[in-house]
Amino acid sequence: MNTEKKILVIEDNEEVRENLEEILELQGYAVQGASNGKIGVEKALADPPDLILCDVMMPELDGFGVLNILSKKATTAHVPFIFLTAKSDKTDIRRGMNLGADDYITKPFYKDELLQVVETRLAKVDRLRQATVPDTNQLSAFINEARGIQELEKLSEQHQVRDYPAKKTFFEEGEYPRYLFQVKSGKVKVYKTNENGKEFIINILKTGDFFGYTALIQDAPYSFSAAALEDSEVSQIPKEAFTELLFGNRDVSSRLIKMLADNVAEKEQKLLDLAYNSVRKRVADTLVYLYDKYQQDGRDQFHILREDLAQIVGTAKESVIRMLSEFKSDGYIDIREGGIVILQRERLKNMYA
Amino acid sequence: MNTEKKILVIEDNEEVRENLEEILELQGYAVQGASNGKIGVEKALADPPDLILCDVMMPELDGFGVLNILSKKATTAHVPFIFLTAKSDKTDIRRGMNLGADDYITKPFYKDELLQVVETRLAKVDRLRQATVPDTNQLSAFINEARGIQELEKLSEQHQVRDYPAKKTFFEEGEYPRYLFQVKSGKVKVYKTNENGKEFIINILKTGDFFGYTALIQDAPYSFSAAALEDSEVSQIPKEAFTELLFGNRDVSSRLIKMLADNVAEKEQKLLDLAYNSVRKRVADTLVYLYDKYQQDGRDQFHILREDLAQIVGTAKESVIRMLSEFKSDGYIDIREGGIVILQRERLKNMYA
DNA sequence: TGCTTATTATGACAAATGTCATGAAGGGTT
DNA sequence: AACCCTTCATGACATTTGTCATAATAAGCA
Repeated sequence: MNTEKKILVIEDNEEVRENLEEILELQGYAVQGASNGKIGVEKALADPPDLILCDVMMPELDGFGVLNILSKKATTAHVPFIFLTAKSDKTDIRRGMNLGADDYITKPFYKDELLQVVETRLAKVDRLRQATVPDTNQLSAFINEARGIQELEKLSEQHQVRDYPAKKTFFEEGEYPRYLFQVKSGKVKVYKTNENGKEFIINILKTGDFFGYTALIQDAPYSFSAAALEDSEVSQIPKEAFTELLFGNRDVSSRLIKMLADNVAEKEQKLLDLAYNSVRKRVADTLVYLYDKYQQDGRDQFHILREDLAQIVGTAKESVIRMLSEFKSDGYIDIREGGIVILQRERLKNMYA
Repeated sequence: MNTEKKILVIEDNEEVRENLEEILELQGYAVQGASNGKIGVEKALADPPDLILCDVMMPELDGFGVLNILSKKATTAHVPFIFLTAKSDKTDIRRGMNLGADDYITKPFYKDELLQVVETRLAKVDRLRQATVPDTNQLSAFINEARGIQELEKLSEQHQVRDYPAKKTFFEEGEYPRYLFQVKSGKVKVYKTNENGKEFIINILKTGDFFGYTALIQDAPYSFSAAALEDSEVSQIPKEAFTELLFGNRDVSSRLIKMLADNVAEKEQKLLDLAYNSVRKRVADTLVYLYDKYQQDGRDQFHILREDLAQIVGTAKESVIRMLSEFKSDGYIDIREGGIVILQRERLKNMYA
């Protein structure tokens, strides 16, 4: 992934330290361990790492002391400093932050939590070090894409499937990507947010769809967010497993190139529609789009918040509601208990103006 | 004590905001208040403060949204961002930190607590400013892609270069692709046409840019057209030569994947802009976009048909013309003999509403 | 169950944008 | 110079869309 970021782990409890090291190494970081604060400081100064993880409670020189020393030295002052503290200890957290730490992790911690925090801070430093970051990432090679999707499916099956209730977010704009996702059931929306807080939904995903791969490829923070539209199951494939497969398997990269090219074409079509079509036509198109998606999941009618609908269309909620009323009285659709029912798909699809 | 550091307080609850302002002012800070996220962003961009205090729970644009926006702007990315959250909300804290906030304050807060946090972050920035680090690595992982583009260049050089006068088309929607193109000089537009004959320009290409590869990859008819915006030289690489290189060379495919992913991200951003930005803002953005393109070809002013400009913006020709007049009388641009001259690029770029 | 909060729906109005019409300015041609 | 013809610019006006307010309904929760 990115040229072997160095992480220094300072923790006196051997078991915990080794656990930390293992998790981080598996993630592809170059990890150095230090069994107490003093050694930690020495190592940090001798060879400044890209990030420091440091326990608070240690004999001799504790975490606060380490932070204090390192933040005064020119070579280490800029290194993100994350401290580990007991869950209960709110005062410790406050104290650490007040000493200028960059973030904290409470023990016991989840692997995901740890990695998220680490990557957030590394990403932040990267970004600040100038917006002109040359691109990294080494995906490549391909030949025949037919089998690619199968390989991806296989990969997906080997990994954890999680339940996400409606409205729960998978990730948000600005976070650093660590997974490739695949929808196993339910619906997911992918959206972007405006400077004025307005949201635009750029994709609705149904069972089988992958998402989050563009950010992985770009090796840059997400430029969009994703959330469950309804209760969904989604599998998480760790970044490394994905890139490795991509690297080693030509079919997969070939498949991906195709997916990306299709994606581009689809977005371009949407741009054209958005630019010149009336709200009426755009609402009609969106209804057909959704209808088809839900049909593929075996559902004839669907419920969707008017707000979400508006954000797919790219207009105000009220405008959408008005159109729905209009379509209803025109007999194109029906709105009942279970949601929206499309009565005349073809009419909607071929709507003029 | 502190030479009038500027602090921006974004908080919708008037009582709380005034309380914050009072405490900070008494301490000798120059405080600015904003009663909601939107105003906060505006003020932050208009006059970047030394630190930002921002409530999480706000109508319209919440604290996370504010952070998200500001951390993307060059002028505010480095400003310490502290968010205010309810004491109970642990998830909010985690979420904020994961988005790259620098610290947090829980409500209700004590005066001392507040000041402590604020001073810690200001001090940290000061320290870091002294220890600016020269970046090392980063170029190593880049090699692959660099070579990829080299290979493509080589390919391009081996093939025919043709002169195309302004307005001449390279290919049209529906035709079957047989070449990969590269612009050697001049400017090319790529556009799509509506059922009503309206055109939307999805890309402007400058010297060095490739085009037509998505259709080659998809192995499907063009879903767009391309034409010379001005007299141009373009090299034509036969389909076979391109695909052969693509399939045989990892660097090339790696480079292509990256290009495609960037392309997707760019289009998604355009969709968001098109959906909610006013014509005024879109015209401003487009002028900056064009200015930058032409500058890279060493030209400070550029001529472009109003019709084409309108088709990039996605609006009516007359609307564009009106905006140009407006910008001219506002002193942002000048329109003279040789075309449009951008006088205040930054103002145009940061145009609000 | 009753209370509170989302969500949907409408009306009234303001603002933005598109359309049509017209004229001025420039460029090239005879 | 007189003549097209294209492009740019502006006014008047219609239409579309967004915004605000408020009511009606549904949904969640104590």
